[in-house]
Amino acid sequence: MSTAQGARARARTEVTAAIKDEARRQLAAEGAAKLSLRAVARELGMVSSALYRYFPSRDELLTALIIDAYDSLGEAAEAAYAKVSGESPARQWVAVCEAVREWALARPHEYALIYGSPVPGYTAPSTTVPAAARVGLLMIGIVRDAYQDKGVAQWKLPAELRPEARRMAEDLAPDLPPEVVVVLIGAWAQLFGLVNFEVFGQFNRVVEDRGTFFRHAAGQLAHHVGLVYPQSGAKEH
Amino acid sequence: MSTAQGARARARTEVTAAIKDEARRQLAAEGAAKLSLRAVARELGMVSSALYRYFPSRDELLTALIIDAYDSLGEAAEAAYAKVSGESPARQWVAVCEAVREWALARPHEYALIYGSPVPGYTAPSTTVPAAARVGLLMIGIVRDAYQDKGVAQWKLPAELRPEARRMAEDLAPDLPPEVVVVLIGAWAQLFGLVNFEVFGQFNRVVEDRGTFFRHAAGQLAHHVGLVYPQSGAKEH
DNA sequence: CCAAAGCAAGAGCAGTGCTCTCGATTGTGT
DNA sequence: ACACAATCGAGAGCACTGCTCTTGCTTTGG
Repeated sequence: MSTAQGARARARTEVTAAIKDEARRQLAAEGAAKLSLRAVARELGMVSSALYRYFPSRDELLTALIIDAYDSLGEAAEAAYAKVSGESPARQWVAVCEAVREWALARPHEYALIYGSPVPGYTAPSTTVPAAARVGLLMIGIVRDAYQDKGVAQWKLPAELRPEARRMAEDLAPDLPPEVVVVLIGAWAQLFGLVNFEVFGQFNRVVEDRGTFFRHAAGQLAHHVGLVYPQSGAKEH
Repeated sequence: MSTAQGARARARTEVTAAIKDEARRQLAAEGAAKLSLRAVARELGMVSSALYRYFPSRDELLTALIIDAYDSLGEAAEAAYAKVSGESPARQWVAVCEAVREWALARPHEYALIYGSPVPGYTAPSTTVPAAARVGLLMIGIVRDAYQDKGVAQWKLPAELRPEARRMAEDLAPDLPPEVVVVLIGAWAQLFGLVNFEVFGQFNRVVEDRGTFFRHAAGQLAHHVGLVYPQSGAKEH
């Protein structure tokens, strides 16, 4: 869009990027709690008040980092998906799950920013919503392809959940049966439960070989949403 | 133990409790990030330096609150379990899951303290470990009882996971088969994934009727660890 | 070419975690 | 019962934080 702006505008985007980069460095080093505007400015050789020309508050800087983190995670997941797009849906699913896990383990503090407790004002700004949805949409896409290919396993829903299930299916994937959407949303949350526990140390004296444990759990999730490994004989419940 | 200590010691424990109570109040009102030692002292009518006689640092106050939160959550889960101890294991499981969810929704900031991103020094102090294990042990107990009664469904483990599964089973529940322990740990993490997403707002424009959705997901988890509802005809895989 | 906008710098305010010192109070051993 | 030691509250103070406001300088656009 505005690539060929004036020199002033280009300088502005450069400084903005430099601020975010330095903030990310401090975030990785010390965590979100100790991220200091003044320290960022100091490291960049400017005075702290100048930084407010680019971000009106510390919380706005953090939300910018949050959006970037969502995008970075989404790109990592999509890149992993692209590499296995020819394989079976179950393998695609597990590959995306493992990409999420590896991204999180490599940047625990950035991950904490988006899937830990919300640190700014407890209510996530609505601007983060589209970026946050990328991984979820990718997982929906995998299941959609598998469903259009050959169908997925079906679960009976209890009566009291049927209206809500229809609602969710309409919003998220009108071409998928509500039963599938329900287990999909559950699996989505459960995936991040597994990653959370590993990143935040809840598995510390419990699970040792966390890589193979996670791969297995992700495979179980794939199976739960109706995707089956080709070699695994289990075709139905 | 030391109930009948001197008046000095009793006053100390009283002041300590008052500090923690006020800190909990501020935590519920503003979140962990804005919890201030000086504000706590101010509200209690003492000067900030006096507070350091009771907690050597802000982080130590927070860890005390963390341990209390783990204990409070454990008690809530155990109380819910006690109320349904006569019913089927699957119902017990779901009851405990719902107790965890309700505890978390009633105290989102306290929940964030223990299952959100670790705020103090990123490495959880080892003193919190026993308190953190209570909910997990309770869930293991439910499955253990069900297993000793009539056995639970069995899953085949991939070869590369067998050694780790044996390790985990030895440490956590030597009387349970490794296959069960593996899915149990996974279900434990996934339960908190569901609660996390709801408490932290990830379900906001996605799931509307979150109570019934959660109940259903918890039931699926119960089924996954091998517990079956009596009326549901599915007895095996 | 000149006014308007964008910018960096500095001072300053209120608040924070934490340390140190100083009396006063309390508990304990002889 | 007395003296010593430990404990406690209060105050001052340090280094730091987020943020605001004013002051000049530079760039930009009409």
